[in-house]
Parts: sequence; structure tokens; C-alpha cells
Amino acid sequence: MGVKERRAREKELLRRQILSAARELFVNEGYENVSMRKIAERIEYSPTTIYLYFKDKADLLDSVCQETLLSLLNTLEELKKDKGNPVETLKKSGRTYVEFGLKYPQDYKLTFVIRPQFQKGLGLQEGSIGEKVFDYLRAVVSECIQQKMFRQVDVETTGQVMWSAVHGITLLLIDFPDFPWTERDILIDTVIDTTIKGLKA
Amino acid sequence: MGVKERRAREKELLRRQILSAARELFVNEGYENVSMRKIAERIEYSPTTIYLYFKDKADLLDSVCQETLLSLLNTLEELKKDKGNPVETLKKSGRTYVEFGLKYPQDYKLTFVIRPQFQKGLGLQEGSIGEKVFDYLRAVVSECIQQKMFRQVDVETTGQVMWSAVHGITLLLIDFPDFPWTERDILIDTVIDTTIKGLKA
DNA sequence: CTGATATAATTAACATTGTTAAGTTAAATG
DNA sequence: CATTTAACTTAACAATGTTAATTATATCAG
Repeated sequence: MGVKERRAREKELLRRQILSAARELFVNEGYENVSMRKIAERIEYSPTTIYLYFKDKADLLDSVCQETLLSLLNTLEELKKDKGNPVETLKKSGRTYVEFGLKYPQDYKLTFVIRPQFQKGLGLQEGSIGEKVFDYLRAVVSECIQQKMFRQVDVETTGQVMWSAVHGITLLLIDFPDFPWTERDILIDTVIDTTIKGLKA
Repeated sequence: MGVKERRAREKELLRRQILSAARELFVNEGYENVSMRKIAERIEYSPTTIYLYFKDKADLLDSVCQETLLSLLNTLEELKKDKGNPVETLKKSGRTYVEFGLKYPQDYKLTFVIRPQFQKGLGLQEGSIGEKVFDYLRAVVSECIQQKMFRQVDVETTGQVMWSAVHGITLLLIDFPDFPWTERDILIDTVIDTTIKGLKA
């Protein structure tokens, strides 16, 4: 009775093809400028086939963003392996986060700006990957606090401050590439160092 | 020969009508969900009339954002009047900036996120209002540095760090309203205070 | 007042969009 | 082989931004 499974596998394959075509187009041309027909053309199927695999365009975007979040999560969790000074880990996490955003600027915007706009009331639901990303941050921050390296004791607020800092600089650098920024790496470091210094005991 | 002037005045009037209808719709329904026809209907003109006053939809957006920036600039410049501790002024400016963004969230996103996406290579051009807003920030930061209240001496980097902080928290609060944020006012204060503390000597 | 001219606004149309409903092909099952 | 089921496509709809062609309106010269 392996026929059901084969069909399921084939379905999954096409799903992934659609997803990867969508990602590529979204990233290169921008969500708004990508039509369902363009995606369909790319995978050599009729436009409506996509609707057999995804509810609508926003759902497609959502799935693409899930992948992005997973990729970000994996990138971050790599860092937790080298157990050292937790504050150093936090710094490194910040840098990695920003670098991730700048390496895949369109993916980042898709995930953290465009998607919230199209998926109303999306709030880090239970067990979601987005939640796991924030859990990672929480864990690192928590260690810093436990070792009494931070003035503040509130893990939540501290984590949110940290997120806010890296999110801010990432988006500004993406959205205003022609602004007269000071040297990029120094600026990013300064943002992170300043925030952490401000948090320190 | 006042006929020319009257015509010009009438034209300007209609221009403003279009602009204010567009702003209202953009803000309430979101840029993407507003059609030129909807704007036209609102002002009781045919859709194509708009094109006699604005190059295209992006140009309309651009003009709306100019107004937003002007409003932000005016709001900020109010603060500079009470000459006190420059660090306090900076703090207050930060709070005001974030409050402005949260009071008009759609305007803020339009200006600082959507517009850069539709107007490529837009980089704070000479004499623009956007530049004036950053000039304001530069001036406040500059005073802090002159009075040796900050560790760092680079006005540009320091200003950019500050901007990054307020931009980050503003956008996160707008885009993820359902995220389990800690108490909003405290969070905003913590972001600003942390950043400034990190900058202090 | 009449006719010409310039300006303002409209109508009609085009190509493209996301999406639905109906129809068709192909494969698996009895 | 016949039938059911799944996968996919064709055709269509209403709505979009925008252009070109056309009409209405007001201003000016005689």
C-alpha cells in the first residue's frame, strides 16, 4: 500500500517547488511585484494549481517566512554551543541577527515587516518558530541576569530591549541604503555594545 | 491679471483635497488596499484627474509622507525650546518620536517602511524634510557630546544609534501588537534609558 | 457677443492582478 | 473494463494602475 505514500511524497515535492520558486521571486522582485502567474510559470504549472497547495498568496508568504525563521533559529542556535561568557554570547547573537538580516534583506523584510502587514493578529503563537527564536533570546538573556551581569532583573523587558535594538539597526540599514551611515560594521557594533553597556550592572 | 493666480489657487486647493483624501485612506485602509478609484470617489472626481496633480500612486504616497515628516519635525522642535539638560532633551525627544509613531502608526510605517520600498534610492536628499529631522537629532546629540556627557565623540554614530533604538521599538510595537510585550510605557522608557546610559561617559 | 485657444476633467480602454467555479485529464481501485 | 478519486487546467470575474483620446469649460482676442 505504498501508493498513498508515494503520492503524498510527490505532493510534498511540488509544494516545496512552489515554495522555493515563490521565495526566489519574492526576494528578487519584492512580494508586491510577484504575481501568482509568475510563480506558476516558473514551476511550469497553471496558476490555479498553487491554490491546491496554499490557501492564498498571503499563506504562501507565510510559509516562506516560516522557513526564514527556521533558518535564523538554526543560525543562532549554533552560537549557544560555545559556552563562554553569556554577555559575549548575547553580543555575538546580536551581531549574527543583524548579519542575517543584511545577508537576506528581502527575506528579513518579508518576515518582520511585510508579513505582519498581511497577516493581522499574528502574535507568536504557541510552539511557532518565531516563538522559538524569542525563546533563544530569552535563554541567553536569562543567563546574563542569573550571573548578575545586568542591572535589570526582568528577562522579558531586557530581551525586548535587545530585540528592539537589533531590529532597528537592521531595518534602517536595509531601508535607507543611501543614508550617510558611518562605517557599517562599527555602527552595528556600537548599537549592540551601547545597548549591552546600558543593561550592565 | 489676478486670473492666473486664482486658477493656481484653485489647483492648489484640489491638490490638497486629493492629498488629504489619500492620507485618510492610506492611514485607515493601508497603502496597498487603497485604489486610485477610491481616492477619486472620495473627492468626487474621475480617477484620472489625480494624474493631473501627481505623477502616480507612489508620488502621492511620497507627498503624504512629506507632510508626515513635517509634522514630526514640528513636534520635535517644540521640545528644543525648554533649554535644560541636553541629555534630558534627548530622552524626551526619543519618547516623543516613539509616541508620534504609535499615535499615527500607519503614517509612520508609510513614511519609514513603505515609502523606501516604493521609492528606490531615496537618501535624505539635500534640504529635504527628512534631512531636517535628522539635523534636529544631530543638534541635540551634539550638545550632549559638547558637554562631555557621552563617552563617544562621534556625533553621527551616536545619532544613528539613537535613531536605531527608537525606530526599532516603534516598529516592533506597531507590527506585533499581539506579542507579549511588557508594560508599554516602561518598555519604551527602558529602551531609551538603556541606550542613553550606554552612551554616557 | 462670437469664435479661437488653452486648460481641466472625463470616458474608454489596456494589460495585469488575485481568486473562484466549472471542466478535464489521468491514475488508482473494484 | 468501468468507476471513483485526485490532480490539474481553462475560462471567467471583478478590481487594479495607468495611458491615450475625447469632451467640456473657462479665458481671451476681435
